Amino acid sequence: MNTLSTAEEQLMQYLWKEKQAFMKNLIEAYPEPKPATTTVATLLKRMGEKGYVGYTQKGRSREYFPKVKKKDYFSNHVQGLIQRFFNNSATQFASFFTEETALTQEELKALRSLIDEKIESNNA
Amino acid sequence: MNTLSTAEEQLMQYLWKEKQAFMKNLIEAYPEPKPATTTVATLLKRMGEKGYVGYTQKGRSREYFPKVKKKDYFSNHVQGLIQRFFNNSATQFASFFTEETALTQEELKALRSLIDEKIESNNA
DNA sequence: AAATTTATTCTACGTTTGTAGAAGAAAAAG
DNA sequence: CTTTTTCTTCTACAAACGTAGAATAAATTT
Repeated sequence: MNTLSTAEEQLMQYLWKEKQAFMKNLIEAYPEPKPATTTVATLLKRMGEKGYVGYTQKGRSREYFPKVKKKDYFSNHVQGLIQRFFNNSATQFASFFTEETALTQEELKALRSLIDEKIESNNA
Repeated sequence: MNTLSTAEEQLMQYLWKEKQAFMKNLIEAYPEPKPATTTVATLLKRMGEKGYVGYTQKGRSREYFPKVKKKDYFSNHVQGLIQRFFNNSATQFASFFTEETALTQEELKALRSLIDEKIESNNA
């Protein structure tokens, strides 16, 4: 499956948030200056061809919906990043992330709990 | 600063690894089928215009080098990702990452140690 | 010295992306 | 019912990308 371009991904975010939406809703989701309807239509069509968007005909217009889960799409993204930058080592990435991202003490602790849980659940 | 395209980033990875390299070295770095010299030259030129690559004239040819640290480039990438997908919450991202990435028990533990260190060093 | 290889610059060309106008059809408003 | 709004399809077009041939100049090999 092909990748989404920037503009396409942007639109996809709205779709993911709304779950399903009519052209009208999508346009509303954009901040000013809003794109022309035709612009969004073109994007939707291309995204459809790429397999990311589907729709159900509702009367004269369509209700669009995402055909790919945000989670999955995102996972691939990160996965690719890790592959390209860390020779596929998630650990190396995590390490880098912990080092470089400005997490507060609170956040770090929250993250540690999470990891603890994860370790626990694996042991279970 | 403009973003690097896929092909450009690929080339950039070689530059980051080599620290500095002649055309020849870059071509060598590519797996078969290797791109035409002119292709690489074009990429380098574009990357130069975008501010990512510099070079020092060495005799008849050039020694190219990265003008942006891999670390920084990567940070921006992740930062952007977190912004777009997690409404800018690094914690949410970290959580997702821990959940979704298949880290082994070992890796999880290593990561926890890292976080512990980080928490410690912050306290220090 | 002649032939070959190497690096650089220019030019080029098909594809993808970002944007949107023209046209038409259907729905909503007056 | 006429006007206006909405959505879709077609067409378009400039910028960005991926790739590379032609031409040229310098370096290396024979």
